[in-house]
Amino acid sequence: MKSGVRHQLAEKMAGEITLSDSPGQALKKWRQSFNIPQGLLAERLEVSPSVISDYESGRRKSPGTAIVGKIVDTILSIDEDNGGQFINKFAKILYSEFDEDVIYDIHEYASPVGLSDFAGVIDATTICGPMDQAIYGYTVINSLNAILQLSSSEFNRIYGWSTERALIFTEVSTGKSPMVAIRVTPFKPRCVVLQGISPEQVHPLIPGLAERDRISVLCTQMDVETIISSLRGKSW
Amino acid sequence: MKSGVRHQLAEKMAGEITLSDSPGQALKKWRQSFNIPQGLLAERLEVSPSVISDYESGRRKSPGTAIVGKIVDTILSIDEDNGGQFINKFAKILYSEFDEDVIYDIHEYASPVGLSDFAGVIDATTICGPMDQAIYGYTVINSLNAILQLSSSEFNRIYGWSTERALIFTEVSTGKSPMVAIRVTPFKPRCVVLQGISPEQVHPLIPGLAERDRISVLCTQMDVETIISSLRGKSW
DNA sequence: GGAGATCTTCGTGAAATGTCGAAGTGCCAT
DNA sequence: ATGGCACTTCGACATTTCACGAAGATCTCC
Repeated sequence: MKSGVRHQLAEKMAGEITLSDSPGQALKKWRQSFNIPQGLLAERLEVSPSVISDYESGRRKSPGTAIVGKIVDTILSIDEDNGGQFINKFAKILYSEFDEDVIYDIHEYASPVGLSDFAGVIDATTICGPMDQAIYGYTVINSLNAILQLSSSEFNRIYGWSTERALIFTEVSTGKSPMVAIRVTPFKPRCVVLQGISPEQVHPLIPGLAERDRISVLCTQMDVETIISSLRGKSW
Repeated sequence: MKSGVRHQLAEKMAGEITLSDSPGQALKKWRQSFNIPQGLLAERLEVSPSVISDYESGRRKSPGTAIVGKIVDTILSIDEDNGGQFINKFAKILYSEFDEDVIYDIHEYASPVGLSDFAGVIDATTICGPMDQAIYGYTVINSLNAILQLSSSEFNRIYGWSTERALIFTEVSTGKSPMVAIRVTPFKPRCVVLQGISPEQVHPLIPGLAERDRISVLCTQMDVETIISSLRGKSW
């Protein structure tokens, strides 16, 4: 899940810079910890090197979100072009290895995404529940490993930052176990996507289970890699 | 470690807002997910309600880090005054319970902090190594639980975002085990603080172990809660 | 259907950002 | 000590932010 790491790292950097008493110093810290000279950063941003220096020295006390975002993105891009050595170093911190087996991808939207748009992107068919809802994120979960490896408290991690999300369970056989797991768990997602089966294969108990927790259920046969890259690539 | 959660949550919020294509929408999402009306937020920020609306509606395309920080902080403060229900909800996501037993506190500085200043705050004595260094963060670790509970790969999590940090091991007897653990591990901190013992009690092998990895070693008898609150309270 | 609370839109002026380029500092290597 | 590289400082000016308050739009709950 490389792209996931990049995004989380970007968020961490941006957050730290934004909250810092001196955003300039924080900016500098990150540039330096990626071993990037001001000049190169300036070149990639297509601005003059003095601009970078002005920010880092604190002449602009409160830089706008736009440049902070651009600078963070550029720092990461430069590292990616060099093979991503620093991103990979930071990646170890972000994802504990346990996550990689269980959570294939996890993402939060900054603004609501319509459920029917979402369904369209992953080519999903509605099994039950309303489609005029909005979600704030999604999680792609390896169904088997989630049930084998997660303790009940760890199970909550699949919800990321909002329960207003879609949980995509991969390679399900009938979809019954994921729905049961959700039934017995305190948090409820807005939507569950069963990946790898056709509408006819969906277990007949599912609409009943889903209705109790007001969850919309979809299914898709798009393969997991395609789902992840389609969702990642989309800007809503 | 309540304060730790607040900080991490603030960082997450600020990062998401800063990186968003429309910071206004992201701001709105967070305000709403804390169930705070614009009017109340405006009042606490001592600005007129239209200011909030202007931000959220996107009239300001790239708000500065200063206001973003202020808004995030105010949202969190309002929730704290209401008993912190939403902060606690998000806290579940930030800290897996496993962390709480092992990592008492973990913090990153946006700009370098001198090691001797740091030592002063926690009333630490130098055992060996140079003090004219700088660190970018610290981690307070329960020594016993760390060694009992952490697998070798999980051990890396104590480094947070930078290895240029101080690792504070609590309630050590001689300090040997923590130093051995660091010796056999790929990442090296700048500094190790042994909490709970006097300089005379420090195991004689320690200077030798520390020198190999160029680590400065300190010790302090300040109690853990005091250390955490002193470090948290300090703005450098 | 109207009172009230919540939110949006907009004109405005002071202040700050965003960018440039020229000139200056400091530190290695040759 | 003469470059060269990395970085800093600064004046200038166009563009935005920031904050206000008045007026309009929505929604909800009698």
